[in-house]
Amino acid sequence: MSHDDVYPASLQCGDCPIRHRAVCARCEANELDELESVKYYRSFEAGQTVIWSGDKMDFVASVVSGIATLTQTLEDGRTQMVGLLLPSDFVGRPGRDRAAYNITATTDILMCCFRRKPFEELMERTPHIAQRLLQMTLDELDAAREWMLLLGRKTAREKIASLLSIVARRDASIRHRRTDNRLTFDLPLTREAMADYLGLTLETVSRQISALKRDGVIELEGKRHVTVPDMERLMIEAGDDSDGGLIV
Amino acid sequence: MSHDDVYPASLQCGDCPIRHRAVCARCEANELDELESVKYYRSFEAGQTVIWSGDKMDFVASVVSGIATLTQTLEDGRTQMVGLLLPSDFVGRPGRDRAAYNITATTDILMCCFRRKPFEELMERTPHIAQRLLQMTLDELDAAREWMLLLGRKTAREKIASLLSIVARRDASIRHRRTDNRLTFDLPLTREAMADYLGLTLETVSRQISALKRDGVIELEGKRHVTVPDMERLMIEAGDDSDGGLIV
DNA sequence: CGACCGCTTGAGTCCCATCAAAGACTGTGG
DNA sequence: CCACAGTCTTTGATGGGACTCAAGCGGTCG
Repeated sequence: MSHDDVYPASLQCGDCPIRHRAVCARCEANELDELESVKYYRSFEAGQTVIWSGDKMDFVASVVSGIATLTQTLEDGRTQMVGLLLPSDFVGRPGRDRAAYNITATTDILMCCFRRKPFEELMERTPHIAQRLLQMTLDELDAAREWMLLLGRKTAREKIASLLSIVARRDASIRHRRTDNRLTFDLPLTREAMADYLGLTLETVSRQISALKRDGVIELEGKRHVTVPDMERLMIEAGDDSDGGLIV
Repeated sequence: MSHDDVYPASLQCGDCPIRHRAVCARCEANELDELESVKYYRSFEAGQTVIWSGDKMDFVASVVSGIATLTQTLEDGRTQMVGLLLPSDFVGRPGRDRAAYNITATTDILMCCFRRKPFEELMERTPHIAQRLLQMTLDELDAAREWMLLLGRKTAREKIASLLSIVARRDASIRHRRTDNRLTFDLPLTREAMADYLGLTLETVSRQISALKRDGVIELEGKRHVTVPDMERLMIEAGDDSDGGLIV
């Protein structure tokens, strides 16, 4: 166990990189002050477990930087990822004192934590927080439902293509590199994590990636660096609605 | 097309069967009055489509009675159910003017509709509504994630057992018939709807139900009337965490 | 009665999981 | 420097679980 205690000396909410996307997005100056008084930072290294399902959890948090995963498991070890936590995503549930899922850091991550009780009280008094949280939860619900369609009805090849196109689009929307329809990005996940996300085995993931490469749908440089020569082609492989889903 | 216009003469919120569970659960008398002024009822017959994905939707609603389904489809017709709407469940999304899913009435249903714009304005002013909606949305998100585990990792037999145990428990919690661990209920879904829910084909659903019957896990009377002689046994077949999920 | 719908059951096929082995890369220690 | 272990990944061989295609049953409705 090395240091999961590299807390930033102090980060002002005003300077926070997720200030305008996280649960605090709508807060005004005085509301931020209140949040600031109950917040603290925690960081975790890639591979570390943030919390185990069922564990006591007396904080809620925002992911400031890095990537984490939300997973559920069956007794015999079968694992399904049920969410991917990206910067600005919210962790935990007000009113619930135990974690419902395993949270694992995929990369090094920094989280902005709020003690749960004070946060809940603050939420009662501050509609801006509840409103934003509602929005974010509705978005997550939509994402979960899109994923249900993928898990229930798509083939392995379509699943891989879907994941790649989602990562590609997210990446393109962050760095505004809209060079034609050619896109390049890094996969933030191992083959195993992809398998857990897609409801496949890692062997099948590997095979289907190889197949997409062989068929010219994607190009690979190393294991993780992907370029998509023709985004439209990839979308077709994903089997989604034609146009390409405007929803983030 | 027969009459989908059997509106109840008038139903006072105070007498509403879902008064204390729906989105209005936390509202006080004066808030109810406001809701009452923008509400109207619509009913649909079993089998009717309430709305198509992508259609304009200028209302949100609560299911008062009956059952409806939320489904998503791929271009080639593959269908996945992404939600089951039971009495008190909320339909639509504030701030979104088009339906994201197909909604179909499984039984005759009655919906309490609110014009969207006034509802949104009311929500801004009425934290009680937003708070309740947040709770309900978080519950739905949990349900969706549990379903992701089922879709991604469970076998056909486990999927069927899971569905049966969910319906059984819900039914038992409504009518307080806790006779030992023997339970009896009706399936509200056709084999095809079950298949769409579980990410299976209707043939596989039928075969697995037959198998569970043959193995004595369930007993069948007709096609829809199920009795579970030993609830614990069913839970084991479902592959879930041992104890049996206290979460409603 | 015949048509239709929901459901069951059978036969054959295929996609993906499983089991197994080996390649690519990294870091560690002799 | 290289040997070695460990992790991540690829690829092959095999089998099985669920899908597909197809036929038939029982009930309801026109």
